Amino acid sequence: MTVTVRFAPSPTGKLHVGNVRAALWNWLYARKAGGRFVLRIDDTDKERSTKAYEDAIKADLAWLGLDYDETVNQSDRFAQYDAARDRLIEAGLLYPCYETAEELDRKRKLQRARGLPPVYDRAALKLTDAERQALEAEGRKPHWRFKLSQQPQMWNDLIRGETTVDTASVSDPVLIRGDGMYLYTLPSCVDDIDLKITHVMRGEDHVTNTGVQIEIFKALGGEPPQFAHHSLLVGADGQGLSKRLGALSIEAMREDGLEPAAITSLLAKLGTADPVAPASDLRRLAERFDFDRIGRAPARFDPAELEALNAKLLHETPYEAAADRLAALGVSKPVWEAAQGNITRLRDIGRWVQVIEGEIDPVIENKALTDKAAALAPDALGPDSWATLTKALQQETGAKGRKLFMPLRLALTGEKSGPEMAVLLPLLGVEKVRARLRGERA
RNA sequence: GGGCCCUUCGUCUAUCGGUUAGGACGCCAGGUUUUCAACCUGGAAAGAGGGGUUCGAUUCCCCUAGGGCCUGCCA
Repeated sequence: MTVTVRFAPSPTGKLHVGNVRAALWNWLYARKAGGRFVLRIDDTDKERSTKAYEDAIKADLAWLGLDYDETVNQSDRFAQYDAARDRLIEAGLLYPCYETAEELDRKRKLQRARGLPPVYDRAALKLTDAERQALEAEGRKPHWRFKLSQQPQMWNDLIRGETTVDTASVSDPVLIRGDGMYLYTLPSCVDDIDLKITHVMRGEDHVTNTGVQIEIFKALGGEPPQFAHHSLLVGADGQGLSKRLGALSIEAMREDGLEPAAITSLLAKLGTADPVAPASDLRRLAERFDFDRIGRAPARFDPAELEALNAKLLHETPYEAAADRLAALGVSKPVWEAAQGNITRLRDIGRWVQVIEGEIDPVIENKALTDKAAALAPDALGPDSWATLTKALQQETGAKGRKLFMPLRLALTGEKSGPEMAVLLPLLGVEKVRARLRGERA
């Protein structure tokens, strides 16, 4: 059977590091197994779902390089959900309830106060036909709950190992709201069956759902897929990520100038036994994907680590690999190779284009020294010119070490740090070199 | 409140009862080069606490502490 996995975001918000890690791992596994990666848009909630978010999610996935073999929208599949609903009602596994949200809330609070688990008491199951008719006559619209077996459900989780959820400690899940809207649970199962999903890999926040959904799969006559629940990411401080997801959106990272490969490199390996390393090729990452190397403890996501990885990735990017983007930024191959080791984000290279090919205001720290250097600068600059110049300058002035080099670097580049001066000097050309050493804008 | 999961260098982790507790990132030092960055090499750095079990526990069990998740007519 072809390995088929899915990523199922609901288009009610932007993609963030958390969902992308799940998307990426699913993608990596599909590619490794030669299987299929399905994008399922969970847009049953017409109120909160928007096309704009759906488009943004697709754009983010494309930017990250996560291509999918098929995409479906749940909003196109209500007929299938209706059919499943009817079958469950037929089987006596889906029953109408008439409590209002407030009533349920009150019940839960009461149970909690008594130290009892806030599990639905199945009062609606005891309703007689007459009582139901009376409630409907009042204008109440039922919501529908799935009747759980109240038995332990077990599965061999590909990440967590043997896992059990006792559905006796879970409320019968509401599958259909009072307004007729399908909640996540049933459509997800119906789609997993119809799309022949073989592996469901998702965050451990779904562990309880899995116990419930296994029962629904069976009730619908489907074979439950294999499950793998990974731990969730936490912030650099070890606290839950959920509060600051805005800043951790993929869109924000793109706007911040981070490389998609830096994001995928980090997310693919964070929380696994493999070292985090720059990986420009997702396929190579896929070859190494392995459930056995995924840890069970929550992993910390640190933006500083992502930034460092972004820099490292850029440092080893050959000009050809980014030729189009670099050309658009007006970066020539010699400039890239001279300065790529000194940038954190791609756009940082702009400063070096300016330094090498444009005009800057020199920073004069030791005028006597730089004036002398201007006089000593040879007419033709080659690879050895820097060594020749600095040696001559040392002999004339006695300056050495930092006192010798830093004034020259500041005058020639306007920066305290940067590429090797021996490389930079010939790229600058003799006119710029002499002018800047004299303190003139050039 | 209840349930499930987790806890090894600063961080991500390896170790399937006996190891000098290994690797990667970061950090520090040296080198490249009489400057900074980049790069190369090296170094420091860890079993949450307390009880057991055992000849022997990082490893198995229990308790405590800390963290994550669930406990929705959200997904």
